[in-house]
Amino acid sequence: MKTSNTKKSKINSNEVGGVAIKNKQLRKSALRLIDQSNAITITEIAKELNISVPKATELVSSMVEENILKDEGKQDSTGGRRANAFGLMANAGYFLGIDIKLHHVNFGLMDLKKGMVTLEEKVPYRLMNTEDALLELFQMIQHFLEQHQQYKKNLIAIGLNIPGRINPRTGHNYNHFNFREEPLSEIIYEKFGIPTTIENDSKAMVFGEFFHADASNEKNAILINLDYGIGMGILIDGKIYHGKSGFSGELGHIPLFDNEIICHCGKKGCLETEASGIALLRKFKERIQAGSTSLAFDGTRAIETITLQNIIEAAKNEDTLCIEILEELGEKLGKAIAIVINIFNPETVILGGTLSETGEYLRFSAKSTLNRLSHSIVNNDTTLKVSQLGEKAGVLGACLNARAKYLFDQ
Amino acid sequence: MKTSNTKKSKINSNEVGGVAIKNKQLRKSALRLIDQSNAITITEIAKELNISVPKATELVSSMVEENILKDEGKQDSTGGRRANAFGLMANAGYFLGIDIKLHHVNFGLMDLKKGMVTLEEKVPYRLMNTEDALLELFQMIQHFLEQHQQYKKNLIAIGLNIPGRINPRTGHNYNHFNFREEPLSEIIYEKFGIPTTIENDSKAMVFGEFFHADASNEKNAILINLDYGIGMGILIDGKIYHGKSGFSGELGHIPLFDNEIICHCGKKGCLETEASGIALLRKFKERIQAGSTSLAFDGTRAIETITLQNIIEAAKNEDTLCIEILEELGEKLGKAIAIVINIFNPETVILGGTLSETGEYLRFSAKSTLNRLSHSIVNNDTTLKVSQLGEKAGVLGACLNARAKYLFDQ
DNA sequence: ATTAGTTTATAACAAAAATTAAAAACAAGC
DNA sequence: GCTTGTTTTTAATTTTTGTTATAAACTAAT
Repeated sequence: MKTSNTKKSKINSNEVGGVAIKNKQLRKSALRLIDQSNAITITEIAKELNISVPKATELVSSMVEENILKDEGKQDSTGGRRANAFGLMANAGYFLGIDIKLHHVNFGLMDLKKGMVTLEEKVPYRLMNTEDALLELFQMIQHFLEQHQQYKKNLIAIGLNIPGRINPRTGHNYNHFNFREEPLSEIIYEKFGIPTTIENDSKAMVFGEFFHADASNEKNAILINLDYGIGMGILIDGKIYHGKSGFSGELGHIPLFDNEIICHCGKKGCLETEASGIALLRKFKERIQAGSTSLAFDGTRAIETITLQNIIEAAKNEDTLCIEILEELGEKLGKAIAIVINIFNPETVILGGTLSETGEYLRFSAKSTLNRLSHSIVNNDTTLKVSQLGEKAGVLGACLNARAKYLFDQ
Repeated sequence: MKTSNTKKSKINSNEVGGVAIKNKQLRKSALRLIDQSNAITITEIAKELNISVPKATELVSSMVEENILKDEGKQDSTGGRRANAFGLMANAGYFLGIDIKLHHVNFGLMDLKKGMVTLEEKVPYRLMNTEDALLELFQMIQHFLEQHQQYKKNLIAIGLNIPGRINPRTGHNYNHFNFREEPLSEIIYEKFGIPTTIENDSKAMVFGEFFHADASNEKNAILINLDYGIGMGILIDGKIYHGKSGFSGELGHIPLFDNEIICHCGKKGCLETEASGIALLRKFKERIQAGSTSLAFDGTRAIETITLQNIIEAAKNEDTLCIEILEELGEKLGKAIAIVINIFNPETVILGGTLSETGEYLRFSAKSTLNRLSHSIVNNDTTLKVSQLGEKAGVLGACLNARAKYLFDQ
């Protein structure tokens, strides 16, 4: 009689009790600490988390038993007995990142230690707001999961990037797959049984760029996503900034020019009308029609079929016309970056997205505009970089997003 | 022997022990909760803070004994026994806010419940980067403190606003009073023995606007400080955003116009060259010289002596010229606001500072530009308001800043 | 090599907090 | 007005955590 009572209360306390909640939070805090420092001692955890050493010991021991943590052996001595350091167990869990672009999808599988297990890039797909497109996406995910069955039972979460406005808190997205009542994250969870978090593509990219392997400690940073459109991901205090309803970072549609070009948003003078991939294609056509020549256009096919990728390739092969129009684009972009820097005073601005593959052409011209338009003391405080990850930033961001939400978030 | 040992350990644990630290943190968290909800029950505190009811009871009781909290009596019943509600004790502590402008200083004294005890506005002062100006400031503070002796022993902290770049973490400021080694906050602390925190004036204003009496719950908001220059205070997640080095919010110097007017920052085309108080004065002169007439200029004195305040007063008296140039300013400002909204997607943008005293003239013209330049879905998501506090926002922000830092911050 | 000084890890104990139980305060229905 | 169902408050008990003491591991100096 007594034992059954005790048992019942124990089960209860394990499930909903106040201490259980606190222990879960402590565990997540500890994991975050361990993640930041690669390997950490029990004493350090105790100090950092304001808990006693025995408590920290218990915390670590239980996670070692569950194969979440790993004893990494003795640390260098600081004068006395050498401490045992503990680090994350890479194979304790995996995260699936799905990066949906307009014409393809990137898949990635990340382990607990941020190592990429697989990266499947540019799987053809056409993003449309239809039930069929959603079903096709399901099939692609299913296929990926089947190909990586050995990781499936340790798959902790899915992170999904999708262009357009999203609300990561509720899991709703508003520009695609919004025909069902349920939020997309819920639909995927029900379909595959794996907790899912969604994020806007540019916003995920900023996460990918700043929290990958080298673990740069930047807290306030900006990523400008240069593709057919222009997006911006804002990192503030190490977190993605969403704004009131997920509309933040609409850099492509700031009114910056006095032109008569109508943007696809319906307004005139948007940054996108002068500095986006679409604008680049338009300018390319104009220059070709005015008599210029380019590696990207040999005259054998219709000029309308030229893609952004064609121009990027040509620029990489030092095609004069493509470099010229890219530099023009960089100049216009520089003005927008000057504004962004004056407003945010970020540590870093990264030029990312497809167009950033052209490397330094963009950065140089943007930087020179920046120097002209912005006070040097503000300007020099921020470093302007070109993305090293390129297209990969999106998938990495998706993985890291899922990882952060289901590993550390309280 | 044993007793002395016990005593020693008790003293130690009260001073530096781990539990003591946790209790301090809990107390601050509780205070933050109580502040947010005006009055709160022990059960609510326990639930919110994830602590047990007896622990919450102990916490509250000790603060009631110390006269920090006050039993506000029974709450309405929720079906059972009525709970006792506890609220802050207004006279438990006071905060001095000092808002330094270029030509005057505003002083304010706030109690624990955010009530203003005194407000001394526009005390003449000339801000300069000299030892003499600093000594004069000391004298003014001394004088204010002497006039409010009855509050002095309960004075918890000083909040000080000063134009220019500051680093509130270290207490350093870079544009004024930077001739001594120590940070300004430290200098004031040593002089008056009261902990001091400093903040940039526009950044403090955003705090004043959004956390005053009505306790609006906005977390992402923008204040545009319209004076001779243009500043911007950014509130993100309820906290003032500073950027990497305190340069954030330099809205006045974003390159937005293709004019040839050289800004005092040395660059051309800054927003300040077209939409600031300085620009307003310039335009006024131009219009007068072109033959316009105005209430603000009766011709008996030199046009150079006209101040911003003169123009504001004339506009309030429905002077056509002043209203016209204000509306022109609003249009230019609208473009900047469109950019800010597209980037931040804030809940609210407030037009504040001296120029906002002209009321709706600015807002209407800014709003119409906004509608023209910005996508309605993004645009309508944000409300554009004119400050109700006006000049007072600065002092209130200074008080609230000190209050937040020394009452709630961990 | 031994010893003193440091630091980490574990064990024993004390303190603190959570849980459970019981009592008190209240509303509403009969 | 009494009873029943709720909710808060206080008290008693148990669990958890922190503190202190001790042991173990290591460095460096004698």
